[in-house]
Amino acid sequence: MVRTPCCDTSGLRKGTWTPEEDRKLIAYVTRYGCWNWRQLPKYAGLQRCGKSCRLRWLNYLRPNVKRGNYSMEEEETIIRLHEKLGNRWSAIAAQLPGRTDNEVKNHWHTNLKKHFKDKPSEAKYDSKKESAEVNKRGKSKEKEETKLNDHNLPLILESSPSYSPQEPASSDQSSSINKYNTVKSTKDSVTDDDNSNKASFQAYEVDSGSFWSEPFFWENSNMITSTTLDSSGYEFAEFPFLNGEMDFYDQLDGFYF
DNA sequence: AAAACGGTCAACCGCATAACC
DNA sequence: GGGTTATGCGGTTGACCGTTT
Repeated sequence: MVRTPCCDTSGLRKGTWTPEEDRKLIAYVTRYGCWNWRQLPKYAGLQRCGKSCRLRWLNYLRPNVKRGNYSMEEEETIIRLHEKLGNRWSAIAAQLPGRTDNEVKNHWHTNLKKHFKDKPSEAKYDSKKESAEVNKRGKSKEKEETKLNDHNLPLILESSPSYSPQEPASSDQSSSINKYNTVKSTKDSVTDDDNSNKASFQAYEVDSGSFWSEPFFWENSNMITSTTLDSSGYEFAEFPFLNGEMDFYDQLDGFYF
């Protein structure tokens, strides 16, 4: 089987995401949903491969992604599930609302694994010690979180009253979304989190015909006030909630980041 | 003060598999 | 049924940052 490369290596950016890229991705996904990750960067004006966009969204930008210190309950859950499931991080993360598989995996490797390494035979987890270390770690992390929370991005949450996505649209389009919404995990971990995500994206299934031809310029948009050209020549929408006079991240208030 | 070291975590890569044609 | 495409997952990497020497 010939597999097409996930990235067209010519001209696509790699590495750390810039605030501007985040802004474009958030703006596009909150507006149109993630109907097709491979096509999305083109329409969102991003020089990234779809895979990279998906990862960035799921692990970092998505609403309700919980960041920062793990509670003891969460850590105990990870440990318990890891004993039971092994390295099935997505299944473990599914039991921890707001946590992503990547984050759980990182947390395991950096914080929890050592308890097993250090004390392979005794009670595998010293929660008091871990708690102390978490607190210690929290000091430095707190600073970073404060910074992140200060970003104040007014992400539009599905649950927020002002969130009224008008979705993409052609029949092709909505079929993609339907596919996303109805696809079943083969790895036995269809979770509340999965379902809530699916449910939230179902809200995008509003019929209309012009999405493919006008991917980012929704005529009846009540959110997009104007469009502008970025340096790469892509046109992208400007959102009222992304006030150009403020730092992008300064507008991120009240959202997990 | 600065170089070396170690920990953390965002992001990439390759593979597996579901979905589609 | 077989080829192709899209998505999801887990392993790994490397940049960044704090700590130690």
